[in-house]
Amino acid sequence: MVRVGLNAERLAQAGAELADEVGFEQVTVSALARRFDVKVASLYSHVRNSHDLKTRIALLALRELADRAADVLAGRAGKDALTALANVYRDYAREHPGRYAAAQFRLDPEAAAASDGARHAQMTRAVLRGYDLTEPDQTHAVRLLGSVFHGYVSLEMGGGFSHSAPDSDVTWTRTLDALDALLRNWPAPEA
Amino acid sequence: MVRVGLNAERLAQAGAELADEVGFEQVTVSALARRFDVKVASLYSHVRNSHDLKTRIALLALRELADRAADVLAGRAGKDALTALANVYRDYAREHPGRYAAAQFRLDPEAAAASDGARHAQMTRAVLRGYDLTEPDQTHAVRLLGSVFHGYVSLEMGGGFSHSAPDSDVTWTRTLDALDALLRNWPAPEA
DNA sequence: GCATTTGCCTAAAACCTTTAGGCAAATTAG
DNA sequence: CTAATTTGCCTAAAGGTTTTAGGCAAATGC
Repeated sequence: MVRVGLNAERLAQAGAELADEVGFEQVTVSALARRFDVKVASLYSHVRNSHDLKTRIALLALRELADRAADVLAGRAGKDALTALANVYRDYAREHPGRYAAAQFRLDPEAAAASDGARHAQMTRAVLRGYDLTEPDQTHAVRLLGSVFHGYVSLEMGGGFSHSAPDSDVTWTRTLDALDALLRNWPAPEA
Repeated sequence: MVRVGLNAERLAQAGAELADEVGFEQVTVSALARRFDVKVASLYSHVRNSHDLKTRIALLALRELADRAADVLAGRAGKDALTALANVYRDYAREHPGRYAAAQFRLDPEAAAASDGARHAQMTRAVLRGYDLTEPDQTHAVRLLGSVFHGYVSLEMGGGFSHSAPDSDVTWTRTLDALDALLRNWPAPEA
């Protein structure tokens, strides 16, 4: 009975790796126990249940994403910052599809509050400092950017844009052009 | 042994209702069997397996969504059509959260080919006829609209926009204003 | 060195998935 | 209108996941 040295953090880390390999949906307490060559029940000393495990993986992914975003935003502004932030999401999803799916996991209010969700909003807001938007338009724009980033990446990952021309990379570039143009020329509310 | 009269279509229909009640994730062959007061194994004469059941629910949701879209687009053009189409997705997600989640289910290539996915793209393209876009910009715009609709609705459903002002309804309106403005003034590629 | 805490274990119940094989109801054919 | 066939739901059973309870041994602390 050699101890493997499990703890919640290592489980979340390993769960994230497992998610990238087999998909977040397939991450299971059993599968994780197998990976550590340990009996299933042993994991329940470290995570409350399956939902708790998934929540921890989601929090890990959100933190990693926020860290990457903070990294690339340093020293950038305007369209440069917009593009960098957008690519953080897209690249992360490509490198870590399971983790990206985890980041979409519906968190209950307390987990959401303890998550890096607010950091993400804050960083999008930082990008918008490069554009001339007044509150509450800035909030609208934060939500729009979040929608486009998330929507585009998840449709692209789902294969929505494969098998049709033009290449998705081109659309991505043009989408960022379009968003930049839109933010520079944000319309007033219509009648 | 009275026969209930099961078949794949009725199972998908009941599965869709179940999804709206308990969430698409919780739709299970067992739960569906309970709902028909029938033994679990009986369902396996009608659907191949759990994945097949989910696929059928997804196809049902995609069809319903496409039908609604076709309905509202008749006789509309320009921003009126854009708004109508966008609201089809948002309203459907609110009325049928489980079905909407089902519509996001990752379909394997053959199921995708047999789905109403192409109809959706076609209808977005129809909306864009009200704007002056040349191919391939039209394709870029189709993808952008899909991203915004899907992204916004899924973030909103996930509670991303609750608990912060302004109200999500306002942002939605302003988002459609913004998209309309963007489509009327679609930018050329940047250097 | 001894006591306590901690970590992993065995055991077991509950539920979901899926396959195999059977009988009875519904349908079709003569 | 029977008889043959097909179809629909059943029982049985194996295998996997989740979760709780209780136990022993390793690590830690005094």
